[in-house]
Amino acid sequence: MFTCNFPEGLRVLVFVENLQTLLSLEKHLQDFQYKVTRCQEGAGAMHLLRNHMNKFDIAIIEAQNSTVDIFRLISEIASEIDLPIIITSKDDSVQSVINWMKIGVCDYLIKPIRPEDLRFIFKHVVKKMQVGKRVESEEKATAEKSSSVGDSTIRNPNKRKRSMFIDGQVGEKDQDHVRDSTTKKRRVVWDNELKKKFLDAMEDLGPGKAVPKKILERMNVVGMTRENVASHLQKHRMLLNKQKSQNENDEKKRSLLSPQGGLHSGEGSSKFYRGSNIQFSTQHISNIPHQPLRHHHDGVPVAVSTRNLLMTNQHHHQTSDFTCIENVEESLIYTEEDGEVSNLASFFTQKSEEMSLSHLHEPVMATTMLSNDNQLFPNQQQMMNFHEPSILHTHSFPLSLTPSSFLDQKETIMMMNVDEGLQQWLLNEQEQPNLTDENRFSSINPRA
DNA sequence: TCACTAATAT
DNA sequence: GATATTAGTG
Repeated sequence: MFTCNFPEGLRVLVFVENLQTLLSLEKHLQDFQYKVTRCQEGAGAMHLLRNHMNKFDIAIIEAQNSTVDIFRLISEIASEIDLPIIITSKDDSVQSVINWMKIGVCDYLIKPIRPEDLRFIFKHVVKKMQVGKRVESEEKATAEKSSSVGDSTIRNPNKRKRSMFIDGQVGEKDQDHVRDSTTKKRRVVWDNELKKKFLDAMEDLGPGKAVPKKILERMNVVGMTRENVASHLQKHRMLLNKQKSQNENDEKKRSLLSPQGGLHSGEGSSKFYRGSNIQFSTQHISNIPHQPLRHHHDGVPVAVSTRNLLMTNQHHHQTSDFTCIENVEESLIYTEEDGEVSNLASFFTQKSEEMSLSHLHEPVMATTMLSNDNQLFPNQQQMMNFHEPSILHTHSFPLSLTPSSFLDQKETIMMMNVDEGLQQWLLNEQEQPNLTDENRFSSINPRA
């Protein structure tokens, strides 16, 4: 468990607001060969505790600070984190000590802190390990009475004496109950680093061989147990199953549209490639609520999404009422605002390739709309629905472009999340409705 | 008894 | 919801 020259290299997280104090503490800790991570801000410290707990062996945290309520936060996460925490405070009242110990901190140092106070902080780490072991073997670890509280290095500032144990008042029971840190296994936080190691190990081993024990060996992470890996593996499998069933679902729906499988699903969902359209049937865009939309003149509801979507229509057919030019790409970006399709924006470009989509988030979905003469649709109704996303009847839509029908068109619609930047641009754009289409395009083209 | 997994608890 | 723990199985 411990490195050969323990406690050298003890990883200590230190949160102190005052920089000078912080640096001083760091120096003293480093004198003992401890590895210090400084933190000058409460929220940051809490983040590290929550999410990167396994990067530290122990934490020294200032009780009073100007930004966050450390006491409350530690109370909240006490059951989740399993790291010895030492509180530093200038409050030398017994009650304060009791309160902190009750929520499970392992020690309480009264400021000002002397280097000597820091020297043996590793004992909390040792103790935890040993208690953990003991509990594993014999169930009743409660026998240890004095140790749970008694080893707290409380210093009475008046007497300048060390190790005034608080006894009796802080019941051992409380100590052991409130924070079970010494009896529970340290909770592993699967950060990206661990996840990567896990996945790498999985890959190395290959399917069938990737069992907890092997994965654990491959990962080679100190402190990680087979149980930890098994637990994570379970989660990992669940995730895979979820994805799998999702894919199957997609496949089903896709086949509705294109039983021949003429079009395919491209490169999964991680990247957006222009032209590699993922096909979905109408149902796929059914998560676009119909309300509060008015209806298309042919009775087809006009759709809008709760998401911010970008729709790109390609290959407009000339029979469209749309004032579109051959090969012109029409891009429609619309967002929902208080249930109104009020901020629909539209713009045009002569060359679709010029429009960089790289700043957009990865696509949410994409669909291909087929022309009426396509025989894939068993009935006309379905075909009608398929044109659901026609953007009509929205007052922000340029009058010259409405009404129109997409019903005879062959078009491709791609929808993706719109990032904040683009959305902001859109909002601004709408405040300048008199721009010509050309101007609009030049201003939205990120490369222009 | 060990390793694994699914189910259940925290 | 993520991780730990338990219980059942081979």
